[in-house]
Amino acid sequence: MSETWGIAELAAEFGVTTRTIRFYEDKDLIAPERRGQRRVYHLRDKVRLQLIMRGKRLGFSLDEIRAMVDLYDADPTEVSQLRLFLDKLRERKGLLTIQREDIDQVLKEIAAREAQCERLLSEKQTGAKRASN
Amino acid sequence: MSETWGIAELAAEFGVTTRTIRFYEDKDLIAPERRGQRRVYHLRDKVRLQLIMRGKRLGFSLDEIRAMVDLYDADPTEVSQLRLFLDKLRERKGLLTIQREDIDQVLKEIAAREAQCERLLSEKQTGAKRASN
DNA sequence: AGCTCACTTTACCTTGACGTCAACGGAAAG
DNA sequence: CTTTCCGTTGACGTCAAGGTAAAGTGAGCT
Repeated sequence: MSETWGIAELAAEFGVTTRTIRFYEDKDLIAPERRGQRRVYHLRDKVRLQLIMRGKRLGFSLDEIRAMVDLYDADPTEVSQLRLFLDKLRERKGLLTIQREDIDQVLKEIAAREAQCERLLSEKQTGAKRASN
Repeated sequence: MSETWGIAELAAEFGVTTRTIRFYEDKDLIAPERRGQRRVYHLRDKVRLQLIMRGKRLGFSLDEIRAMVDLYDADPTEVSQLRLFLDKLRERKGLLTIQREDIDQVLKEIAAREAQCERLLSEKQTGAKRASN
């Protein structure tokens, strides 16, 4: 029998509150099994949560994230749907590519500042040593 | 004489409303010159706006963005400040590095799905052709 | 039976990031 | 002088993403 989890376990594991997880359910981001009135989470729910968290780290809104995870386990069979699906994928790809470029740019700038800081620091240190002799 | 801009020009250029730009000023993200009661934006303001927009694309809050742009034109002279500054830079770097990895991961997955879609599409097309002969 | 514990729903509250609307200022054009 | 623009401040509205508090359910222990 495959492993399942309670809401508190998942919350702890992902570092969010149970409220948050229920909220996501309310927004149709996940749909756990119910056993009586309790929620029971399977592996697929965990995977979805994983995707959601990644989406959040990337700054997407819950609506966007839902669209993405829905893409994830959609299985378009008709050709028209398939085309639409491909379009969405490419749109997503475009956005992420821009984000990547943004990040690369910032990382470069940070690296430059970092180097500059380190230079300054070592200068001031040797300066201090010399002054204390 | 160096070029300047009005609020509406900048708003159009960055694809936001004037309200948004004033809001950023209210939150101390920019501080344009005043000529009478009108705001006059110089190149440095444009650059700051550029940084702000990038920050937003990367999903940072306005508070975080202010911290970042302040870092940008800060010039820490004391050694203690310099160390703190370096720490902040490295923290930022860590976050962005994680984001980059997230993006790379997602891009990979998208690429796979894309390829799969294209395969399916071309199959269905040749299938349709064959069926129409 | 009473108690605890984990979980549930319902409902209102908060914070961030703006949108919207009202009321007004000044300059430039007809 | 009136109209037309563009701009201003200030107050209130709104939407997303949860926080928080209240009150209840059910299983299991003692």
